Amino acid sequence: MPETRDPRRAEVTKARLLEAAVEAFAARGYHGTTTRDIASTAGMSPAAVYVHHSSKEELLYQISRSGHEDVLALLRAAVDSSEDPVEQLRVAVRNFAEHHVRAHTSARIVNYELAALSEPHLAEMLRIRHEIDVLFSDLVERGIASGAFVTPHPRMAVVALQSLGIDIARWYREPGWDASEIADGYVEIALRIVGASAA
Amino acid sequence: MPETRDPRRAEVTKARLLEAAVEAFAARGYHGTTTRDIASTAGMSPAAVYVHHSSKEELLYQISRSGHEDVLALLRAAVDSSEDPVEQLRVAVRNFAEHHVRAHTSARIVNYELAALSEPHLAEMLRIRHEIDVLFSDLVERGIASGAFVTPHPRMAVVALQSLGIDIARWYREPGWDASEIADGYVEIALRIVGASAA
DNA sequence: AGTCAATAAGCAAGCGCTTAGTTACCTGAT
DNA sequence: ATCAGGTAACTAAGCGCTTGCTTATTGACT
Repeated sequence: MPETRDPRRAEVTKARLLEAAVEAFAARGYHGTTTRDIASTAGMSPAAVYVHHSSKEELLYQISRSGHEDVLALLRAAVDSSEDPVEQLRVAVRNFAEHHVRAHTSARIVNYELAALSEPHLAEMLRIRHEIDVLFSDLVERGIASGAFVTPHPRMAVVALQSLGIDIARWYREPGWDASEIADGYVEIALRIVGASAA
Repeated sequence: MPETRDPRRAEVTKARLLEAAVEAFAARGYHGTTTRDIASTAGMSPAAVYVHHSSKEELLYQISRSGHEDVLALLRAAVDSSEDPVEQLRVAVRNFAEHHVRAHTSARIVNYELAALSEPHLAEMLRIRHEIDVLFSDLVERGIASGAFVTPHPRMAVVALQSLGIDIARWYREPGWDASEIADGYVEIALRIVGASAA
């Protein structure tokens, strides 16, 4: 028996509400956003939110989770793209920076609304963030071991690399630099930070 | 006519409430904090807040304003400390980083709660932020003009220098690195970013 | 006839802030 | 020393409104 009705309609509306939540949370913060804001941004009544999502926090969790998983995936792809730590760093920083430009609204929620998550959801996000940190850390360590990177304080370099990408979500606003232009500049800066021999 | 009573008592209580607001806003955000939170953190009744401060937004404004002014002052001091752009950058980045470690709670409010300010107060903060940006920008330009700095994209270097300092407010938590240890590392990284001849 | 997206109406709780009053202390006349 | 009178810090109670979310119902489609 085939599915009745248009099975896509509910999913499309659900996604539209999620998108409205991203926009609202990014602009006014989780606690500064009301469920009525989200509903009206999506062009629906306040109760419509609860037809498709179980709570306001659940919306935040969905946004946070997929945002964190996207970042982890794009960094894993970078490490898998080459055997050379220099090339791995290039791709990692490029992907990381480009993502924080293109998805700067959801990235703002991912990085600045952690405190609004429920305890179990927060714990899950912190686990992913730890994986991201280890990935950057191992990458830098491999570069140092191979002699490609030279830096007096690797741990601080790792923090700096992440800071540069994450902070894009804070300062970037629509009409300005192009994403790949920023990413190019950040690759150059990253190589300098880790003391890569040739830039 | 000499002043009656202890004139310091009211000021001390006012400051205590402000400090409670800093703690609460930094932990839960402006919109996530209630005036009752602030009052109870300061060990007072909800109404006490309004004896000393005119509104919740006024508290945010005070915190934001003095935080912004502190940063501007410490950067001006850095520029005035020497004629040499390299030394100016060293001191500027050191002061900037150290400030964001030591005052990381108020710095979190300064950098991540701008959207919660009223329009006129926001405009005032954006003016100070522009001055800070120009100060970093001019410093890097002088270094390039003197041949001390070499970087393909000065504007991006300026953004990166500010990002590194500001993002400390996001990731730093009490027991960890020492403020001057972080500052040392960040001076080294900053010199690499601008391509200072000797590090 | 049955299913489900969507809404109108509204509830209990919590919000920023106010009002009316209490308490503690200082002043100056006795 | 005492004490009325005045002032200012502080609070108890609560007002009007908004919040996240629920309930009962409608209406469109199969």
